[in-house]
Amino acid sequence: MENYLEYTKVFKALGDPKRAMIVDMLSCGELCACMILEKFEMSQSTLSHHMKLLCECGFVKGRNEGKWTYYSLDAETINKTKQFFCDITSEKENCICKEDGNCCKGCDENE
Amino acid sequence: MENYLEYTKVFKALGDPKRAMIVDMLSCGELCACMILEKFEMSQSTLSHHMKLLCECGFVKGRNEGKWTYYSLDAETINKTKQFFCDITSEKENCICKEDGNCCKGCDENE
DNA sequence: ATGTTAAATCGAAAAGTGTCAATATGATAT
DNA sequence: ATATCATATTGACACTTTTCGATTTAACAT
Repeated sequence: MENYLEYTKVFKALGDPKRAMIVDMLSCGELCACMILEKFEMSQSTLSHHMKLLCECGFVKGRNEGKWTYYSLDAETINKTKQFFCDITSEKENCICKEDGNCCKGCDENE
Repeated sequence: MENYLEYTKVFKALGDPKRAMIVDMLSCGELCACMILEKFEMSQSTLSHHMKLLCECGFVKGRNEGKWTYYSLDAETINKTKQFFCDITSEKENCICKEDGNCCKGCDENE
């Protein structure tokens, strides 16, 4: 599990309310940048910056058509991220809490 | 769905590799702060700061016992976060992409 | 009482982020 | 060719975050 950096990039991207809203907007189909822009009070350059972050982590894909750019969610990255979230939050074998001397109180008591 | 701020706090907390690792460590049981500290090259005050962020968003719970603090994951927040993630990434009714004039190309063509 | 230990808080430095206006790029229309 | 339009990039600014060393707090232990 050395994907920490890969997926924390995704979480960081989702860690901004406006970007989370954009993801929500894209959840039922692709949208043109100008359509997204309409729904926010935000400059065009700021939106472009947010879309760049969402794309760089793989969560969103951009597609050019003429002078427009259409954005949509990337299903594979979504599923992998969900899996990563489950991985780091669910119990597993060989975890640290099962090692000897993992508990400060216990350590003291064994002395 | 006005929980954007609430859950983006969680995502922001998970958006740091070290914090994601801490969550992973806690996934199979509670651990004392000093035990977590042992596993990282990080000052004690830095760890304390990371734990504060993880607790403030509700993802982690702290419990004092004598001079120690034990941390563990909060199952309810985990489940709610998972649900929020699914909500914003899955198709829903009445979404923007189904409105009229949602597509720049179409808008132009209709003129 | 005094010292020790675990953890939190404070203050500061460095790095990163969100935002905008201005400019650049690239496609299309005239 | 030239103008227009959608988007990306740049540069600047304020704000936030990460990190550390130093200090404080609270709980034991002697």
